[in-house]
Amino acid sequence: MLDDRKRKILQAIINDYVSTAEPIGSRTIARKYDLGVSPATIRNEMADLELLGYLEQLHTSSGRIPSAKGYRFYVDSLLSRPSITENEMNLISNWYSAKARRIEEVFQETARIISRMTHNISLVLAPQISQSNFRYMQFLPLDEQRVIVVIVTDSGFVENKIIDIPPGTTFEELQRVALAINNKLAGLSIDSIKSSVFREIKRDVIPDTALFEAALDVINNALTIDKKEKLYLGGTTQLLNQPEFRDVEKMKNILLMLEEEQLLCDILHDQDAEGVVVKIGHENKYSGIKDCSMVQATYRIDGQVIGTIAVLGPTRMEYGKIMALLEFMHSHLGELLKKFKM
Amino acid sequence: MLDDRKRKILQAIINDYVSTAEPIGSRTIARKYDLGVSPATIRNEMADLELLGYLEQLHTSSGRIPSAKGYRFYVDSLLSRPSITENEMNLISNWYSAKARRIEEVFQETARIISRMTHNISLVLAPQISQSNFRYMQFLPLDEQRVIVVIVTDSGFVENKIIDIPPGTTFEELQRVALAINNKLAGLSIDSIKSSVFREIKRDVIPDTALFEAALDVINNALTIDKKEKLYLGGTTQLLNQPEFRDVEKMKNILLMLEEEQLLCDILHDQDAEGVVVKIGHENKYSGIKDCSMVQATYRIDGQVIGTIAVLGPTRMEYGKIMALLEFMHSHLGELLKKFKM
DNA sequence: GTTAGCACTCAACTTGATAGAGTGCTAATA
DNA sequence: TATTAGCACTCTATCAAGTTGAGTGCTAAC
Repeated sequence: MLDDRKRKILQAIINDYVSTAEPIGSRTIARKYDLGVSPATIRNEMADLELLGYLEQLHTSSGRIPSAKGYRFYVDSLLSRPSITENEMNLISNWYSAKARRIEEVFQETARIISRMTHNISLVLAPQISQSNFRYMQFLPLDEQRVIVVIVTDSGFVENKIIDIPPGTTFEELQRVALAINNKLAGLSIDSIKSSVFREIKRDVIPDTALFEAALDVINNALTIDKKEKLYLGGTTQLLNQPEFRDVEKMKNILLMLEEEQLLCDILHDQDAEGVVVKIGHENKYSGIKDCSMVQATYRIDGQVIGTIAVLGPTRMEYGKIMALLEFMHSHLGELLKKFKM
Repeated sequence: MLDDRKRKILQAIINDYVSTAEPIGSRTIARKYDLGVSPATIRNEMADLELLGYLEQLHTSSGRIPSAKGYRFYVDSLLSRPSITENEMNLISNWYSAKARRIEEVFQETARIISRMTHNISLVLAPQISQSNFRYMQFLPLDEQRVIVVIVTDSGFVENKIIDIPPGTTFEELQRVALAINNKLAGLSIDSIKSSVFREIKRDVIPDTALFEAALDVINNALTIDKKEKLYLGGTTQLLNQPEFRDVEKMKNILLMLEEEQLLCDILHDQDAEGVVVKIGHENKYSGIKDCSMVQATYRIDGQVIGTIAVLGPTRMEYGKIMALLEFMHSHLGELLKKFKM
């Protein structure tokens, strides 16, 4: 599609622009990159590249900046994806090892590490509890009116909720209910636990209807603890260092968006592809980030998709480095999470 | 100290400046507030007030803005503290009632409500778990190598942690340990649970030293779950609407500070006084917020200090309204938390 | 096909002029 | 003696005009 020289020039422009954030002129390219041709020639090539849509000009006498199409071509065809160095790997491992006791901490650490290494915003979408499997539930006493429901899933998630005891119910009765439920539900995905299963339990195990209706309510309550997945953010302040976000209005838009967890979750979900995916500018469906890029990797435990890690920043970002990092973090996180599984 | 007219003029200037964020001139005051004197007289008074340090001038021909000393005098002597309206009270109650099932949600909601009502950043410092009293602990099985430790405190906090089972220990033995510990520790403040108490338990209850050493380790581990208190933030994006934070550098400073949870905790702790306290500009010890003000209220359960709620914003803030709100939230939150206590 | 040379364009910066808000001072007034 | 009208003065903000410099596109020569 593009001849070798055009590719080299496009690559040079993107490289330079990514690090300087300034439009790149023909002289700059000629000086910095030894292409063996004069600025005039490069100018001609740049004009071609602009005509083809790979470059843009802010005004007639400015240098060029890469267009979304340019970045796309770069990511697809020009990118040298540098792998993580031994050094960086050790660094990452060390950052993790200190805590990583509770599964939530693993996700939070992951977000922090990614933003620290990329100088961009990182998003880590943790597994939906509803996609894990129920292991068991247990009631713990709290006071006369209330008990704590603890639910444990096989991915090591522990969730608790305080609920009111249905009037007239003893703690022993609740425990009987828990036992029955555990027998019936162990190993089922939390998604698949529906009223139908409850009805079955009711028929099989518990004759006292009044108690059971209340218990069912209780369980339903507990199961809705946290069906929506959890999102961990890192490095939101990094944006302020990027020249493209000097404008307070742009800043505000992004920060407001970052407060809308549900929206972010939806954005991260909107991807069927496997592995590391790059969305550049308008390729993002949410218009609020139409001049941002997002690099996103889906992670899995034993092949099952359970979450996503992503980097969000200006389209001018170090795609190669970020993709390599996410690739690495994706598998590293997978390993870490395996430990939390039986 | 200041005669009546000077007080009125100072108050008028602060009122106007708080709402407009523009320097206030003598004509504006004469027009808006019916003081019965001409702008010239007001000018003379303003010059006096400036000499006394209550006002500042950005340049010779600009209007005046309040100085830190001016705000201080305003807060101490001029402020009319409007009380919360019935309407607002209902609004707040409604915002709460929807969730408020888990204690963490109460704090998060509180932060959100405060920022929504004040258009400033809110900080809610939740009780240190170490200042609550231990109610009981329980081990829940997870897999061969690990168990879940659940700790319940009398303020309704539930915390869990996954720990490794000491080699050679059965789950039944762990449960025996838990029973012994619960007998011994119930009602003690988590702070006061030290090795000495463990040693006592060891002597009294558990003969097997190897197991106990391991168990002790386990408990210690679990008790360090979360000694540091938790901080909930609200409305960080509100700052972007304040004209004093149009400058990206200022913005960055604040946002970076807001990411440092420990620092924020320290700042909030640095206050012995009771009730609602206002710190204006340089009165804040941390220099990063030296041109901000902070209104802060300590809340308590049955007289015991357990946390702080605060509002952070530019010195130009609606002190009266914010103080009244915090006063209300302080007692409201106290009530809500009582429900979580036995 | 490549390149030197040159005219041209445009943003960014500088300068100077102007308007407007607000002050301080002085002298007249109540 | 306190207040006020009047006026000169100061400073910022804004706008237009001019200047600089980076970079381009085009053309003609190599």
